[in-house]
Amino acid sequence: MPKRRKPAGARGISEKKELLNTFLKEWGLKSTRQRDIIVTEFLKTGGHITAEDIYRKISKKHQDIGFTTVYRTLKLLVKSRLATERVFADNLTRYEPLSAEDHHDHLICLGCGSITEFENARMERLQEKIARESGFNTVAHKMELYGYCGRCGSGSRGGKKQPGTKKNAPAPQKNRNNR
Amino acid sequence: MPKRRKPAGARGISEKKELLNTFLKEWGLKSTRQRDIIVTEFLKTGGHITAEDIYRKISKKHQDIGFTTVYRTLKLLVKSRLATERVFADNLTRYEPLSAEDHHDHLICLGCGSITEFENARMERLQEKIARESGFNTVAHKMELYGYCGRCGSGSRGGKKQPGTKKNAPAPQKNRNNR
DNA sequence: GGAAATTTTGAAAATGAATTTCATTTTCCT
DNA sequence: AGGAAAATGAAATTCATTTTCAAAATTTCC
Ligand SMILES: [Mn+2]
Ligand SMILES: [Mn+2]
Ligand SMILES: [Zn+2]
Ligand SMILES: [Zn+2]
Repeated sequence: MPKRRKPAGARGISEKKELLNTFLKEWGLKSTRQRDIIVTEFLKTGGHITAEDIYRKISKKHQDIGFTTVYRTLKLLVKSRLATERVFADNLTRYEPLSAEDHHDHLICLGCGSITEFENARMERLQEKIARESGFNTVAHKMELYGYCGRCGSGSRGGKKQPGTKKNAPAPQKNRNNR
Repeated sequence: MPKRRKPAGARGISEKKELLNTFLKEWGLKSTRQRDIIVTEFLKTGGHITAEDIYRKISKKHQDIGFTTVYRTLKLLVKSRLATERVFADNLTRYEPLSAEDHHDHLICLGCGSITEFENARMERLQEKIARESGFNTVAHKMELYGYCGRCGSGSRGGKKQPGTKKNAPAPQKNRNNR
């Protein structure tokens, strides 16, 4: 049986923490208890998670760690290339662990909010081609597909609103406050 | 010479204003001087423009029209399907006129900020295929290519920062406040 | 035309995520 | 240990967006 090479993104948590420490030293930054706790939790949790999410998780065991530090540590991870920021349609900044060579795009379920990742070389090539034909040199792209996952079905709930008559006005369309 | 059919998105401003009036009547809403001015300016300007932009343009001639009304009128245009909201990487909400059948994606220049549109049937099909293979039913997607346009070149300015020594620390990396 | 009903308007306030400030604490180096 | 630099956390700030509310405008109905 041939040895299967680990996918690029699968390096262990301790290796990533090592990389972070290297980064810190290189920039004259300091290792702290808080950073260690936050980074560990972040890498362990994985996924696409907000600073707030991580903060809440950590708060349970460590009431002394503030949101600001979580926020700053996530930014630090981005600078050190161990995480990326993602902003999907809900306009919240999410973070996900990242390995150097890793690239993928996302499918987002409008029903349950689940996020599925995909990679498609053909699409990447097509993007490059399109850009080239418009005289652009791309350095990044954003590709997100929104819809309903298998479990959530076709999303037929919440059909189009109908206009009302004068005496029977349409329900006031209140915006759910979801920033 | 064969008569060239107008592209779908090219219907005239007055036709669009007609559609809006129909929409207003249908929902028991009212026509106002402000709405007319705002919609006219918006349709005339076109492009990918923020509420603030439109407001500033209009203010010059009509100091009595408030930002709130511009904001609400643009939302109204979205509801009536005469405009769409777009949020690119700078996290500002932009509006663009839209015709029913119209769909396109965007190339955004990181140098000059120019926005180029493109349409690519192959990409649309590929997106559907990818979603299907993950069991998703897509209802929308976001596809943006970021890079440098022909005029702005390869974007070689602002290379990666180098770490500094202890006594010669790296310049404090202040975030430009570009929300 | 004119009153009543309903919607619209604009200023100001509220919202909320993201970011900065600042006084204090911690880490790192010798 | 001692001193310099960085990190921390609470609070304040920022800033686009959205809501509130009292006054004004539009539409409907007589
Ligand atoms: Mn991901
Ligand atoms: Mn466009
Ligand atoms: Zn789902
Ligand atoms: Zn450019």
